[in-house]
Amino acid sequence: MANTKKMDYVLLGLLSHEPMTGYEIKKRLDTTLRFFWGGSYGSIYPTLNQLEKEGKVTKEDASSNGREKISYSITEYGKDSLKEWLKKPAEKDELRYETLLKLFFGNETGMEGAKEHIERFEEKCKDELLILNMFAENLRQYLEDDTHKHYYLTVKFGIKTYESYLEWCQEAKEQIKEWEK
Amino acid sequence: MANTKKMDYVLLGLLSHEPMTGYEIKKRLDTTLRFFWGGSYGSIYPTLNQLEKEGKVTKEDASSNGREKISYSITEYGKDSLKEWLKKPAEKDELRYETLLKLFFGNETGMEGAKEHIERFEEKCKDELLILNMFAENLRQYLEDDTHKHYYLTVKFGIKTYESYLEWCQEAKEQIKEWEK
DNA sequence: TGACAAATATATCAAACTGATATATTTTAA
DNA sequence: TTAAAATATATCAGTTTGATATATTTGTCA
Repeated sequence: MANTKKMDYVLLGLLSHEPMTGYEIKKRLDTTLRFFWGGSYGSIYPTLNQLEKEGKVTKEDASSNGREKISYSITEYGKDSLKEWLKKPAEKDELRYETLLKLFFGNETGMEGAKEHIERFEEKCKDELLILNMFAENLRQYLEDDTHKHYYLTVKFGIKTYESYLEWCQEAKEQIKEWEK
Repeated sequence: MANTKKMDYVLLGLLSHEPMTGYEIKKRLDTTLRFFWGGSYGSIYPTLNQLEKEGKVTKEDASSNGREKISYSITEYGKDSLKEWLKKPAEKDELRYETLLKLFFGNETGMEGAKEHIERFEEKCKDELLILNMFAENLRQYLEDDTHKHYYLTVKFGIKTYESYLEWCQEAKEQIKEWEK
């Protein structure tokens, strides 16, 4: 059997929504999926070629005005492969927060450093929350559609977690103040 | 200047708490840090050797009863390097949740699949939350110590987020029920 | 006591993935 | 009109994971 890395299914999943180019896939990863998954060109383009060799996607030349452009579509075989993977339990849910790492080792630089990291994190969260709320607002008008329903659930997840991050920032800052007394 | 990957600072950070072997570092990553950071043997052992060459840690043979054992300690130069990194803003905070990925692409398998993924996620969260609450309970008696204060803040972060995950699970399940009507 | 499983401990490797960079064209804005 | 931004594909070195190999010691049950 062929190799089956995570990126295979990310691409198959996105192409199951609509045909796309590698560039459009990257944009989708950087906007819609960025709250829970990432991906770089270095894995997108090689994986697209590999999936085509395996017969899970088909290429189509979509160049126009001399701009090279390759549109990829999912095949029935690709859809089967995706569905099979979707049915299996998720293997790994993982957080990788450098902020938490720097906070954890912060005894080397003292509580002042900790406070700065928390405040920077707080600002980032506020920005993200704003974006996510816009997404949710926008999505509400498309909720008859099944694809958008699933999208909506993940956006709600993002909102919920960023709200809790902000609460934690408040509490952590208060805790530090109390320790400083 | 030498290369500076994330793993360098994870190891320096852990060794700034106390001298350890590679094996003990792995255990620490799998217990204390696992809620916000990971690491495998394949990066621990080579990185320890590299840090030693750079003069940031020192090796000491700690074998006993014929069991090979190498204890690593951080040097002053290593501590300086760590402190410098700690002062810089965090570059990347990243979530990688396969559960969310499967949920997002779930239109291929329908709401029944979505429900299953959410329920499985819910169970995992309950387990994690139990562990984190034990950690917090345990930590409360060591809060005069600065290292434990920082540890405590990250545990509180974990508790806060897992609680919000559980809330989201409830709301998501209700939402799906409503859509099914 | 003996024997088997689990834990301790170091190390390496292929495969996966990131982040950066190269290249080239078209569109937008000043 | 021209410079900057966006579109588009592609590759590569360096980083990391996940699995596996190897070997010894400790714990457990009979």
